[in-house]
Amino acid sequence: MSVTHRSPRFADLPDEGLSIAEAARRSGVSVDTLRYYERTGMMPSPPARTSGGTRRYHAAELDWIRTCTRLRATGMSTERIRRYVELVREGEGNEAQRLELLETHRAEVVAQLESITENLRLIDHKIDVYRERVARGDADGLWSTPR
Amino acid sequence: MSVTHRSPRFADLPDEGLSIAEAARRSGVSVDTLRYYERTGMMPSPPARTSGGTRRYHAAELDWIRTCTRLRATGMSTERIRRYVELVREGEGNEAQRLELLETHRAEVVAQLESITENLRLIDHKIDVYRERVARGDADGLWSTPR
DNA sequence: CTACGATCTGGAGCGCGCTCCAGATCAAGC
DNA sequence: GCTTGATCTGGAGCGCGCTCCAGATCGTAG
Repeated sequence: MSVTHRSPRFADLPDEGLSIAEAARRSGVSVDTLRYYERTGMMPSPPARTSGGTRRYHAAELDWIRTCTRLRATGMSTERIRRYVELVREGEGNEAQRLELLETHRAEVVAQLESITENLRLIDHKIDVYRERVARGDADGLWSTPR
Repeated sequence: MSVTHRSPRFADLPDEGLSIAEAARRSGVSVDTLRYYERTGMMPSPPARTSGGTRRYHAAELDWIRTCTRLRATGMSTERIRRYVELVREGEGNEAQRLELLETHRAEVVAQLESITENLRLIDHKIDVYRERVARGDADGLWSTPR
């Protein structure tokens, strides 16, 4: 049990890492976004560089970028991601703070989901009433130009 | 049955309507936003004006603003709201298009909700693994600074 | 009538999250 | 070595949805 398997998701990575274009393609973001994330402190550690200075992405970076886009997809601000990354950079000992940050975000997302769902429900209701009135041919007044 | 009760939600409105400040307060948006909505064509019909030119909001406007903020809360773009409003302005006969627009939006919101939920689930999973490792005291490597 | 806060208009500014650009350097094939 | 395309950096630009500002006018209490 407990076989060590670090970074299981990027098995087919060449040892020398990926170019920025390839990293972008695989992670579904643009090259510009990768550089933007890096320069605004959203990478726990920046990608390696070749002797010539071009970036090389390895599993650790690709894994983080994937997590990062998931966080962004749930609406976490880049600012908050930066704060998380800072905690990571500080090293071990602040795990509780990291979890708290993530769980705060989680709570906000859940609240947001509920808000959207509720508003959608209210709109749905309005759509239903509207549809019904249209069907009955007396839609005048409701959601049409007033006065 | 079927008692006529148009705009049941704004029973306590003075006949002369509300000032923009009062309308803003009641609908939970800013005065600037009300003017912004109006000037960018997001009101099916603009509020009435006093002889001196100040706006007076009545039930029809307040009702629309409420719906509008709900649409916005679900992420509908101002652009799309403008398209809807245009249809309303065109008058009757395009109800099918209006419904289609709303239902297109609805489908997008549902897809968005699913995406967020899925991403949150993936993040949750990562949190769980992390928490467990922290508890076991071997959190090094996972979500901490690579290399 | 006066004063003073509320509202008006046109237009500029802002914060976010990228996105694009110019000009220089690098990398790979011939 | 030369060419050609990829990548580099610093910085400007953009689209969205407001938000703020200046300078003028309105409206109401005293």
